[in-house]
Amino acid sequence: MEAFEETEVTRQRIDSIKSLREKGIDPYGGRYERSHTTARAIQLFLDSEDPSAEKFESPPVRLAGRLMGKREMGKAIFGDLHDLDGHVQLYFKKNDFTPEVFEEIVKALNLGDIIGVEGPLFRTRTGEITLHVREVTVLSKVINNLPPLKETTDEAGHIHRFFQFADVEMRYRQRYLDLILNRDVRDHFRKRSRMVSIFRRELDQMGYMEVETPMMHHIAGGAAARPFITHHNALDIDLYLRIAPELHLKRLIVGGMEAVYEINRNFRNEGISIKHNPEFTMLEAYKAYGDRDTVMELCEHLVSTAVEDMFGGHQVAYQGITLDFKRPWKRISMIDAIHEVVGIELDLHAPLADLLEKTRGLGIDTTDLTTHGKIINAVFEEKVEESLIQPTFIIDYPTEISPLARQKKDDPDLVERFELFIYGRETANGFSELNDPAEQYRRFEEQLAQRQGGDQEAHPMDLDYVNALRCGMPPAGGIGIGIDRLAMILTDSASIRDVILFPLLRPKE
RNA sequence: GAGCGGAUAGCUCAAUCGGUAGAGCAGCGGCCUUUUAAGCCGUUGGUUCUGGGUUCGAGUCCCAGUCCGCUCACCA
Repeated sequence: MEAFEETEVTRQRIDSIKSLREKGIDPYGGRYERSHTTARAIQLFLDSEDPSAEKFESPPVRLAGRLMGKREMGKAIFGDLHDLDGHVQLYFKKNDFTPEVFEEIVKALNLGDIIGVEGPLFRTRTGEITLHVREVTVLSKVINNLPPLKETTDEAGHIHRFFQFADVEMRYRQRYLDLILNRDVRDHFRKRSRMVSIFRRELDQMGYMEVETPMMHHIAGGAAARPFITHHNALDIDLYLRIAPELHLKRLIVGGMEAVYEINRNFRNEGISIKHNPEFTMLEAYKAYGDRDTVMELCEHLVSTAVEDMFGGHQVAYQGITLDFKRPWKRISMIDAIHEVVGIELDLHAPLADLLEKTRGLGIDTTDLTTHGKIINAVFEEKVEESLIQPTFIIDYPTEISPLARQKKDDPDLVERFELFIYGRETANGFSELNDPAEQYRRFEEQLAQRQGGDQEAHPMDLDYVNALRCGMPPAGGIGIGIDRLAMILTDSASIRDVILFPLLRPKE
């Protein structure tokens, strides 16, 4: 049986909880009706305050939250009550309570306790709006000794912390503590949620229908990545956690659902880094009768609307750089971007040897690169990507690295595809969907050959998907937007772990 | 997967050349009825990440391992 190792402090707390119970006080109180949040209570006070009055008091309010500061002054005690929106100072006066309540409840309050308080708001001598507590209800006593929260906010609104809960590992493992103690963390996740709800709102308004497709796949397709494998006992079959919802969403397009989207998790069995978590969230959207440009505009619309709604403008500060989302964003082909940044002109149709000759001296390992498309893509990824700081659409990708995309009419070696880069990171990807079943079958066969040649991430054959195309899929545009990556930008987070509530970590011990 | 760095009290961190593990905050007790990083007095709290080794003596030096961070690789 696993158990907690109690410290002196936790033992004391457990004992005091027991003695509260013995006195008929529930240390884990139930439902508590609040009249306001702390922020709204303060606003109410400011709205109704009569500055000419000698001593102004608001009508009583009922608030609930976590006690994060306690300053004992003998027969008076000050505290800080924190809730989701903000915090307010509490003032307890000994005379306001029976001696028992003051000793056993008020004085016995620990940092981190969750309480309900009722009373009028007033201003202290130093001008701070403060709740004069007339009634206190214990809602949850803490056992653990929470790290101290000591901070001030200056006039510009900057938080100055004197002690912090900063251990990165502990912050991720015990995110609840991180959320309690680091208010900006809570704010990040609120922003992320806001961004997602703006996307939903816009897509819904445009007539897209939100759907949910399987997370467990028989064939891990729709992207180039290694999957996680799991097992279903009753059917006794291995299944893959999906690496992308793409092929299922397009089956829905075949089925006549003309505009669909899904916001959900993908799982890729790859490395973990500042930009990668094994499970990450993707928005994918498909529009029948559209094409690459339809979804490129959708992408631009969604992201710039989120930026404008959240920041009131089109500029976002990210890691000390100003990102400008004013539309339209730059659009440039992959070949032209390489020319612009690296200064060499690559020709997709030149003999392979010529292409290799031109890329010599760039410091790119070309030993495993067997096709024009892979070479050009490697040059782009290694030499161009990191320079794409401002939002930029790269268009016209080599067909060889885009097995699900429709070829350009005037050049079958290129597809109608775009990727969005922000701060040198791929943030979205979209294309005109390939709806020719024979061509799709040929592409899968090509991928299969690459897989047999050792490319573990080459796309597997999916005959059922080809069969869907044989039933007729309208031309369509499809897009995937990396929600976590975008959330990083909009919250000025350096690491993807700062926008994922519970990032994957190795288990302790 | 590779390289570099880190792990000491509940939290943030010290600890000289290898010589008795400390401070602030939190906790506990006391004083203080408008404080606010409250203050003052007193006090509890340690498997120094784990396991070996060197040494009279290891938080410190050596070896192995665990976990985290950063960089690289793979990828979005």
